[in-house]
Amino acid sequence: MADPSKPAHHEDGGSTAKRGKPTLRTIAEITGLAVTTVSRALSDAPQISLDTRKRVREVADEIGYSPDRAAQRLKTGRTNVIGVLLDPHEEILGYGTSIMSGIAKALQGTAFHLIVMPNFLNSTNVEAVNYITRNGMADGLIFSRTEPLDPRVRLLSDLGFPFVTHGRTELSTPHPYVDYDNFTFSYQATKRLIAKGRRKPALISGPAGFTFAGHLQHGFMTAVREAGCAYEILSGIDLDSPAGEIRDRIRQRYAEPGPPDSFMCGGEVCALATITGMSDCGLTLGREYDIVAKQTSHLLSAIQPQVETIYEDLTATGEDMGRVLLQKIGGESDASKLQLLLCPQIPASFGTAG
Amino acid sequence: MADPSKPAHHEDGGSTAKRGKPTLRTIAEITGLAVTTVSRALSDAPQISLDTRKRVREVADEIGYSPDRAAQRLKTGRTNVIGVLLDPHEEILGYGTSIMSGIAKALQGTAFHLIVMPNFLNSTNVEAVNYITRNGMADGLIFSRTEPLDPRVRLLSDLGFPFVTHGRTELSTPHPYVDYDNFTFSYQATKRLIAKGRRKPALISGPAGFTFAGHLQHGFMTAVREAGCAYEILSGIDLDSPAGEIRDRIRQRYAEPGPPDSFMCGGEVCALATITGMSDCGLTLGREYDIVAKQTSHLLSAIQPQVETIYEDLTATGEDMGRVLLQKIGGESDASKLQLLLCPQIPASFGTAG
DNA sequence: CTGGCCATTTAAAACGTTATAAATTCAGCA
DNA sequence: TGCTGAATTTATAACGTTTTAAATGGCCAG
Repeated sequence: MADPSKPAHHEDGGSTAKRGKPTLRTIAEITGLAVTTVSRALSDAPQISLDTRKRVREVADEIGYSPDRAAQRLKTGRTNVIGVLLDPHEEILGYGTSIMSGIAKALQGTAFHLIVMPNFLNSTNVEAVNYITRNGMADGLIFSRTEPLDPRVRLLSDLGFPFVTHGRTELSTPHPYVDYDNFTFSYQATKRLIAKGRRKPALISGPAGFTFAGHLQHGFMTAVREAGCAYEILSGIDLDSPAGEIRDRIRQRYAEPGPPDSFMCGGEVCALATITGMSDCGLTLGREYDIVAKQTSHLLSAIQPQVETIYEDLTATGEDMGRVLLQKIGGESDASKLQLLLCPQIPASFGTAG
Repeated sequence: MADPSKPAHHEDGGSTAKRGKPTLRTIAEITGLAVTTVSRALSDAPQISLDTRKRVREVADEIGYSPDRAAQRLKTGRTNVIGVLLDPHEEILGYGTSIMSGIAKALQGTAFHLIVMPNFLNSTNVEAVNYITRNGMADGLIFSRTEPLDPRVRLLSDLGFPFVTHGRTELSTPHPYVDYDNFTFSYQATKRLIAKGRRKPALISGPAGFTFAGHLQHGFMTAVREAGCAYEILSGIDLDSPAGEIRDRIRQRYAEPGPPDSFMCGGEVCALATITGMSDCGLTLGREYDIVAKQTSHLLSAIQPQVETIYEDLTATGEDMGRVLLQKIGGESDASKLQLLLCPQIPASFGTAG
C-alpha cells in the first residue's frame, strides 16, 4: 500500500526491517498517510476526517502501537509523571504502600506514571521538591506529613507547580489537599472513652510540627472540656515513637501517682505498645482501662478486638489524592473541588451506651 | 563571549531570554564551544582535552545544568529507570516500602530513577512485565513473590531483559536474585523450639506456590526429622492469611485433640495472631507454648518480647537488589556476583540451652 | 613547501513526537 | 472559467541529546 513514487531518503523506511517498536511512521507507511496526520488522528483532532481517524486507530491497535513517552515528553515538555515523596517514617504498617496503591489506581487508564522520589536523596524534603521542579522531573507532586507552615507547599504554590498534600496547612493561599478529619476522629474517640465511664483519658499526641497533631489534640481537648473531666497528654512520646519507647513510657507513667484510665491512640502500633505497657503493669484492657484507636490496616482489631477502632482507608485516600491532582493538572482551579476532608466512619457501637 | 560572526538561524539563540533550564547549547554558547564538544566533555570522553573538560564542567556546575532525561532517553533508547512491580500483598507491615527505600538508596547517585509499576493495572504480573518490556518503560525490573517456575523470570530471561528477583526459582537458566536463606531461618527457628523442650512444633506455611514457602517447610521438616519429634503443618492458613483467620484457625485447632505446643512463624502478623488465638484458649506464651518468628519491623519484639525472633532486614535486601541490578545492567554476566543468599542472623541466645 | 598523522573540535543527522503554517482538494457560485 | 472558502491533509521545523563522520590545525619527515 505504501507509495513507492515518493523519494525515501532512507534506504529502509523502517517498515520492513528494524522490527523494533512501531512508531507513527510505521503507521504512516501502512496507511499511506503523513506522520502528522497519523499523530493528529490518534489524538482525535477534529480536523481529521472521522473516517481517517477510525482507520488509523485500527491499524495502531493491530500493530500494537504505543507512543514513545520520551519523544512526547521532549516535544511537549510534559512528563506524564506523578511523583510521590517517600518519607522514611512512612515505612510503618504499610502506610506508604497503601497510599501508593491508591494513587496508582487513580492513575490507571491515564497517561500518567507514578514515580517514587525518596527524600533521603536530599537532606530535606524542600531540597527534593526544588530539585524535582527545577529539573522538570514530574508534572505533579504528592506528599504527606504536612506542616502548618509547610515550606514545600509555599515553594510549590509560588512556582504554580501542581501538587496535593495529605493533610492541611495553615497557609493563607488555598491549595489542593486530601485530609482525614482528625479532629472529629479524636473528638469522637475521646467522647467514646468518656461514655464508657472513663474519667481521665490520655492522649498520645502526633509528632510535633505536623498539622494533624494539632487536630488530634484539639479534638481530644474539646471532648474532655465538654465533659469537664481530667485528662493527660503523655509527654516524651508521640505516634512516631518506636513501640518499645511507648511501652516503656506507659510503664513509667504507672509508677507515678494519678495515672490515666484510658487512651486515645492515633495509630495501631501505638495502641499495641500501650496495651503491652499496661499489661506489664498487670492491668487489663476493658477492665481497668480502655483504648480507642485509629486503624489503617486490619491488624489491630484482629489482634486486640477489645480496642474500639475507627478505620481510615489509606488506599482510598491515595485514590482521592490521585484524582485531585489529575484535576489540578487538568486546569481545574476551583479550590473547593480540590480540597477533600474525609469524614471518619464512626462505628454504630459508639452510639450505644458504654 | 558568544561569537556574533557565525550566523544564528534563530532570532534568539536561547542564551539570553528563554530563561528556562540550561541545555548543552547554553553551555556551548557560554564557552564558545560546539554542542557536541560540550556533550563529550561532560561525559569525560578521552578525545576532549583535559583543559576543556574541566572548563565545561565548571560552567555546567555554575549554571546548574542537568541533562534532559527525555532527550537522552530518546536518543540512546535507555530509560534510566528501574521498575518495581508492586504487589497488593506487599502492603503488610511496610514490606514494600522498606524494600523500595533500600532500592532507592542503591540508586542514589546514579542516573537511575525508581518507578513503581502497580500490577493491578494488568490482571497478571506477566502481562505487566510484557507491557513494560515491550514498551521500553524501564531498563531493569525488580519483583518479589517468586515462584519455582516463575513465568515472569522465564519471559525476562528469554528477552534478555535485566531483572532481579527477591527469591529464587527452580528454573535451569541462572538469573540474578537476592534471597533470604529461609531454609536456615526455619531450620534454626524450629531447632530452637525443640531445644526449649517443645515436642510438637507447628508450621504456618508460606503461601502456596511461592519458592520461599518450600524453603520454610524444608527447614522445618529437617529440624523435626533430626529431632525425631512430632510436628504439624497447619492447614487452611498461611502467612498471607488475615490475622483474624489465623487467630480463628488456632482456636479451632485447640478444640481438637493433640494440638501443637509451639509455632514457627514466618512473619510478625502471623505471630501476633497466633498469640491472640492461644490467649483466647487461655494459654500463655513461654509457659504452655513457645513461638519463634521472623521479624522485619521492630514491632513484634517490642510488643511481645517473649517471642524469640530472627530479624530480616528488608531495606538492606532492597539495597542489595538495587546494586545487583545495576551490575547486571552494567554488563556483569558472572552469575555468582549476581546471586545473593543472605544469611539469617541467629541471635546469640539461640545457642544457650532452652 | 607538501603530505601525512596526530590531537582536538565540529557539523550534520538522527531518535519519535507535536506545533505551525502551508498546501491540496473539492464543492459552490459568480 | 475562475474564485472563495471549507475540509483535509501535508511538509517543515523544532524539542535536547548522542553518534557518525568530517573538519581543523599543529607538527614533523621528506
